[in-house]
Amino acid sequence: MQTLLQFIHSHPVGGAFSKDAWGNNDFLGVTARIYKPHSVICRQDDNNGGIFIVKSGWALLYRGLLDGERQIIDTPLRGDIVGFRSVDGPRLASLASITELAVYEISSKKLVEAILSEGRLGKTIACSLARLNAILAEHLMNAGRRNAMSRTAHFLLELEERLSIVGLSAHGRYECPLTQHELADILGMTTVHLNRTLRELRKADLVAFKAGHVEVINRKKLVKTAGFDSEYLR
Amino acid sequence: MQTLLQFIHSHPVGGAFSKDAWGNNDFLGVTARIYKPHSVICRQDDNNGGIFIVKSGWALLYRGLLDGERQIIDTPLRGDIVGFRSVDGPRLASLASITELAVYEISSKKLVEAILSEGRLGKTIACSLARLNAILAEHLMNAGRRNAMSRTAHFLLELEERLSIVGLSAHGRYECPLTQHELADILGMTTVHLNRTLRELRKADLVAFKAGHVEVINRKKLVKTAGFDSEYLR
DNA sequence: TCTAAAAATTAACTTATGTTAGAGAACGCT
DNA sequence: AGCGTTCTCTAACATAAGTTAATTTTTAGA
Repeated sequence: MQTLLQFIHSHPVGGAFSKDAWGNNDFLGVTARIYKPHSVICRQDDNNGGIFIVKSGWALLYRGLLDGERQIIDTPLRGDIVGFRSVDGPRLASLASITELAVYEISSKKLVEAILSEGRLGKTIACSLARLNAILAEHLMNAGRRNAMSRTAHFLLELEERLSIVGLSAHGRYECPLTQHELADILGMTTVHLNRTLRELRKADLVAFKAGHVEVINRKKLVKTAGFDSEYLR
Repeated sequence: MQTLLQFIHSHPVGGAFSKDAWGNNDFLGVTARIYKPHSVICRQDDNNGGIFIVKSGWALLYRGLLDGERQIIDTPLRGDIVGFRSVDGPRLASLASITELAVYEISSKKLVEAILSEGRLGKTIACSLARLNAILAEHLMNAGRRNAMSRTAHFLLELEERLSIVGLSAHGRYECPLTQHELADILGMTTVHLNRTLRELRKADLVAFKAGHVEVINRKKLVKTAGFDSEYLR
């Protein structure tokens, strides 16, 4: 079983962790826990503090509205930190697996103690949160100021970049297990409209999203319609 | 002139800082700088690293699109941290003052050094970023899954709560120097539609936004149409 | 106090996206 | 291999929000 420390040391994890970020102590001896596809790892409003670091697999972080709709906040990937809050209190979002998912789980209390005693850890967490901030800000741009076509194009390019940072994408191709319904919940639109939009993107020879597989066809045109600049993912 | 340390010690600053968060060293001896209303404090794509902490006044943090549109990412208020990035690189957003604005400015390099040597600072920054994360996630919900009416209602309630945390709102009333155009850029809609929406909110006796002044009229109904729960602002 | 500029407001019209409903395709289970 | 479920895809129609354009009100500066 690989420990958290070993994991951290063997991955650049989303650009946030560097090899020596966790100091010399084998961090809390935490080992990864495995979840089956489509299981709920934690629920919005639950009171069991603790953060997660994704080791492998795809997950969805989402918030539900009263009327049953939901907005997917993020798709945490290998190395991403989930669930850190500034205060004790109920969880703000739910986390569910899509594929089989391996996550390290750490209690808030232990994490905060570790941050207080080890400056490098605080820096690491802060950097990881700053990057998540940038991603959320970009999603906000997407939802607020881009139409369905560029919004979809933008997110598919973001996924490609994020996956390629952790070695899961190359040559404009990657596996993406999201359903169209889930993708629509990420992009803040209806399934029907997303389907229309994907069709247009395909017809225009920009990207194809078929059977869990994404292929960038004309990157230059795609980047242009998306208004995409990967700087925010560094 | 009040130093940063004195400021930190005298405010609960957005819920993120506690009185002893910065240790005993008078933090870098930084003093606040004052900007006139409607000045640009820093520009997207600029390469002058450094973070800002708002001391007083209203500001806008925004990102521009190629076509000249912009999305306002956040309205940093007293105590909020702006501009922290996980890596060196160009700024992702611009910061502009609305009112006269006082901000503490700290270079990234010095801040990182301080985080590394002082665990409490790392925790403080991480908590502040976690809170900003929660705010951005909620704005994403707004843009993606709420209609104009509840979106507007939600943001006006958020402002009230954030202002009241730093002592700038009470009894459902607060001063808000945002123009309708700026508010529209926050909410990801057009000025015209925002104006329509504000009229409806007024007609329905929920909130009034007139002449830089917001007044909550029927909180219960307003909270309900907004689907508002202040937990994320703690 | 006057004047020019900026902000708020409204109406008429257009369009992107949502809604409803259904058929075909793929998938997972026994 | 069969069968039910979950996806994908499409069309016809409805509506919330965008666009354009003009008027009134407020604000800031000379």
